[in-house]
Amino acid sequence: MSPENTPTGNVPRVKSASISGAAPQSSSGPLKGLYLRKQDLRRGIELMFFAYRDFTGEADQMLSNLGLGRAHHRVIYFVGRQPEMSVSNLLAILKITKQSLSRVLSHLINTGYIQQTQGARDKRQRLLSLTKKGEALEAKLTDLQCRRFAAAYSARGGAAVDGFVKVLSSLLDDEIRADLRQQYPDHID
Amino acid sequence: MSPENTPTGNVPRVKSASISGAAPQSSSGPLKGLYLRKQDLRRGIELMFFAYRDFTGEADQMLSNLGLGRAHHRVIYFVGRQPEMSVSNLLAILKITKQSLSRVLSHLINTGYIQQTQGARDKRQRLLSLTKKGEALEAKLTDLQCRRFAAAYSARGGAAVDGFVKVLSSLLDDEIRADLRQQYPDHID
DNA sequence: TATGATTGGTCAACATAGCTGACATAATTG
DNA sequence: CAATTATGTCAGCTATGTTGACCAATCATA
Repeated sequence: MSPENTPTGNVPRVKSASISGAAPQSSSGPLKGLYLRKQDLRRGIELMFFAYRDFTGEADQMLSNLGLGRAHHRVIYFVGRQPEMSVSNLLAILKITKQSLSRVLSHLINTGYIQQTQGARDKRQRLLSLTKKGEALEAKLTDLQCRRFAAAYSARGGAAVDGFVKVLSSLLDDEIRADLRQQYPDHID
Repeated sequence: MSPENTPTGNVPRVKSASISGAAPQSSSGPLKGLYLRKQDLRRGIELMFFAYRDFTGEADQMLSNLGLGRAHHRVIYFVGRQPEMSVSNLLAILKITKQSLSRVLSHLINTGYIQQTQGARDKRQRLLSLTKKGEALEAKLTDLQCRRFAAAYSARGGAAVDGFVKVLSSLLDDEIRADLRQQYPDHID
């Protein structure tokens, strides 16, 4: 409401219909950083906030119908992505304490979404996998989110997807970026 | 760890060094959807998770040193973006209950980050603005996040930024997208 | 002007999902 | 055998969301 008072920052308030750095770029000025104006950076911040909320919203709804939350979703997602995952590996990905994980993981095991098997090489490990029930839920949740991404990707095309992935990668902490590059070489860059 | 077992899904596991739809695209096949493979969509899901966490991480740290949390940050950010914001407008942006907002907002007022003034046109409204103290904190927090975005944008260039913004916009719920387009015409598309 | 809607606030209770600290058991490793 | 590692557990705290009920001031209108 009230689009009249939107003080978007520092920069001389030209009409600015087109913003992207890929735009015309006709004459002079510091064109190299045309997408680095305060308002452009704030746009990034805001889009991340809103997009993340919407991106998780549908899945959150489905989960709450099952008495589960977003924390359960994360566990189901990453265990589904890499079956036989160890607890410590999962902790390293989620970056939460084992006490926090324990609560959701125990619940997922008790309700039959996840099963544990003892590690073969190292018998201390409890390797995690989805049960049939867990796989079914993971598929439903991931499909929901994939559909959203597929729609966005289709609407904007491969070049946009490429930029999206590049910028998101560069927003990561360096260590996380290195970890991801290590674990999933196709993922980054 | 163990990059050997990463079952990334459905699709024939070609070596797949380059992924983006902007890639060569030489001969036949359904090239239009080269960026729509299950693994590409999952990459989007995962990048959103990790990038959002890292994007908020630094600010969270600074906030916790002040006894504040991410909820306080959101209030400070959006009030800073649009001073004289009404409570109901803020509630519409944040999409939380007024009881939830009340807790953090009261705290921010009591600790001198935010001030309220009675609406001129409508005396029921309590228009919110940052105090000097609030402005200082908002600047520090926003600078932190802007620096991250500036680094990512610079590293990847204007075309990537353009794609990033486009895809994020398309990830939004339709209503949110319409709202943003209404409030901040320069923001979307 | 009286009535009903809107704006904002408050109290109470609850749920989820993080956290710290302390401690325990079993298996591996040196 | 001793130290380390992987995992689990108990207990309690915090932040941030939720519902439901209720209230006061103000505005808009029949």
